[in-house]
Amino acid sequence: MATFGEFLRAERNKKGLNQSEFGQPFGIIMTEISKIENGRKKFPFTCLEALAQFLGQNYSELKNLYVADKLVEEAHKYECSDVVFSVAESQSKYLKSKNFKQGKIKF
Amino acid sequence: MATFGEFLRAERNKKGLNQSEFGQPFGIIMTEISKIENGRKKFPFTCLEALAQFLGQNYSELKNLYVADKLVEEAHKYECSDVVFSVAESQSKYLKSKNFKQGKIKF
DNA sequence: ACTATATTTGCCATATATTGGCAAGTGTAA
DNA sequence: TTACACTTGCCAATATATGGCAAATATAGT
Repeated sequence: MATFGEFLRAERNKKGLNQSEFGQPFGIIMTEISKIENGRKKFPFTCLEALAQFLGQNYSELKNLYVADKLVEEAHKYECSDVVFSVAESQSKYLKSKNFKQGKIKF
Repeated sequence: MATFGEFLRAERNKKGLNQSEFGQPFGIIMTEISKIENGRKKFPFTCLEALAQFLGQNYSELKNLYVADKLVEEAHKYECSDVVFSVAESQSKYLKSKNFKQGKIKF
């Protein structure tokens, strides 16, 4: 398990591409790729589906990795212990059951 | 388990206060409390410690509830399944061990 | 129906955070 | 010292979030 940036760098190296080449298919400039790999900026969500295709990976799983990265950042920003993720999971389940009861299907 | 807003409302009701009275000690106006309880705005983080005191609750636990709420919102925004929270926990542990090795104590 | 109280919502100006990109910097190897 | 890959600082443009007023909507008592 690694951060999203580290994951991207590893995938890029697997393909033997430099940052310019790797960014090309998504219209992302080299310096941005650098920042993304180093966790200073986020990979644009609008390009995530294209990324999944480019890497030949499952979109949902890639998205989980992507979003998890954001969650971890948020949790660390507030200096929370890891139990916050369990709490979040409980709250999410609660919300889903609540919305289900109210007939709001989406989620 | 409930959302942070629902939790606040329940605590407020326990105390038998209206939204104006409840917001008073934190300098938060009634309409804001309403929005917070209904999840349209966030309770200001800068007031969270005061809130813990006011409610006679443990600050860290309250913070977990508070941050978990944000995480859930983020996860739902991207329509992620709940496994994203497990993925996040793994990534968090990974990050901590990595930072530990590099001698960055904080977290 | 009328009043009073409590709450919710819409709107908007302000503050805060995030993005994308250029220019300048570091590092490394030929 | 040149070439290449990468990193960082800075800044303008964009997007998000916040706080508060005014208006709308309950809800309950008379």
